[in-house]
Amino acid sequence: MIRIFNSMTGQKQELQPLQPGRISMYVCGDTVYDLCHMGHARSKIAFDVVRRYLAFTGLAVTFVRNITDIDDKIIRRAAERGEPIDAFTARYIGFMHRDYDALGILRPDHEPRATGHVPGMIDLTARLIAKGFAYVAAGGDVMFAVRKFAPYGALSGKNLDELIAGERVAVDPGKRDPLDFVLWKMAKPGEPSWPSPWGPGRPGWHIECSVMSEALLGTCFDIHGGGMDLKFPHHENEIAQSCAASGDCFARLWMHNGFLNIDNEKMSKSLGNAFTIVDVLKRVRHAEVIRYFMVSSHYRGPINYSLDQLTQATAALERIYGALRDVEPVVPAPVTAYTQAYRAAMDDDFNTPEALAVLQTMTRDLNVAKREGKPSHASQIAAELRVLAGVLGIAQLPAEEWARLRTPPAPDEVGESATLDDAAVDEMIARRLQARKNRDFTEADRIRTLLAAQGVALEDRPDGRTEWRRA
RNA sequence: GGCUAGGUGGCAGAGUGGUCAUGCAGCGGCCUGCAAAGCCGUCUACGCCGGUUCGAUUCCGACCCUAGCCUCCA
Repeated sequence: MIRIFNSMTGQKQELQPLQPGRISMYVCGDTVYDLCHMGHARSKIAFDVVRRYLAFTGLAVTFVRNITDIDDKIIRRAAERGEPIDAFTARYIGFMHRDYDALGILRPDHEPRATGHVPGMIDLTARLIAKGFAYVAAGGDVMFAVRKFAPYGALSGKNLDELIAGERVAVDPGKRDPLDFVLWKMAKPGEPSWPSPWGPGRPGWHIECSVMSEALLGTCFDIHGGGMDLKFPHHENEIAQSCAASGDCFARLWMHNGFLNIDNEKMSKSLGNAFTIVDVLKRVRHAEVIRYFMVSSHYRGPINYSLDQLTQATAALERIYGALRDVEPVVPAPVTAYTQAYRAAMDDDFNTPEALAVLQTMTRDLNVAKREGKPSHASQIAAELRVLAGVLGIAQLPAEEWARLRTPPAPDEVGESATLDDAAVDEMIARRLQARKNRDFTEADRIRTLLAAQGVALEDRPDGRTEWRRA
């Protein structure tokens, strides 16, 4: 039984699929006008883990994540660069795919773009007007009349009268109520537009998700996810649009991931403290380090980004890979009490830190099995460990490959010392082995010290071999 | 100001009404030519004040502090 915290009710509830054995989920994607940063990565990884875990338990998951490829910022940026909008967005979509692929985030089953669903948005807007939930404002924009939709505010726990709009931003004079939001925007001269019954224009942001989710998943689906900041007003507005138009339930369960902070402040482009994914990938040994870091705290809580955190994640992964070395996993992987414990953790609202604790217990048991000379037992644990870690997207590399990866220098380190290539390391180890055979420990230690200075750590095994890894 | 999350040991981070989180770091031991890795053991906790209770970090209340949202935002 999988229990998930539902932001709508503020409580954990059992996941009961609309259709037995199938889960449909929609996650809000990005507006493509810049490189994705670590905050985006956190959200994407959080829901990637949800998706993978649900699939792991045997559910057939349909995963939709949209792309917003038309909005004010996109128009402005493209204009600044003198680039056609579709070429501009195509470029950033390419960067997005590159970065998310690097992080092992599975591609969605459907990745609709806003510009591909404009007729649906016009249609939904027309339906809302027909039903009396929307109106054409004085300036020509089509607005949603929030007061007409009684449950408005249910998700964010806000009371309409408490929401004093205009306190922080000037109210559009065309609105009948300050809280009303735009469904369809009149085009300004020079802006891209689509023809509509209300004149040339483009869709408002919120209507995009209502339309794309309905087009691909219907008027009622299992899970809707996104970052906490989307709860209000974006998700609230989606609910208003979709439920008002269809009368159906829209999303049955709302999930919101917590923020990635830096110095205990939200990481965001507007605050200017954002680290892009490409930036951070250059600083870690492997993308798995970022994933380990992300899943080491619960998806709903805040997580503070720092290099020290990445170092700790590296060390923790290192421990798992160390255990995985010199072990051939059995096929197929067994399913034992470890999997049970792991599932108990994940079933409880995707408690990845506790799941990691299970993985670390397996790591210790694996080390013990190796130490006690029980290779077949070790192989079994290793196989199961690989499978369970795979759901989190970690520990999937061959252990040897991990050991040989270079850790990039810290940004505050000046210059980069030349590092030996693998062949050179092997050569020096051969010389050291010879020295040890001759019991010339002075020479052996000299070589070891030399290698250590190059960031190469040696491990002499009981059987006489010497393994090495980059620290 | 309103709404919503939080405040756990050197760091990160789960969880629970009374026996263990887990990882990193530290300390002691084993192993090793010496190391490293690993194993065994071990020390620092639950914001503050009350209350309920035989017993609270865990439940209740007040308080303090932090973050997020209320404007585009994962």
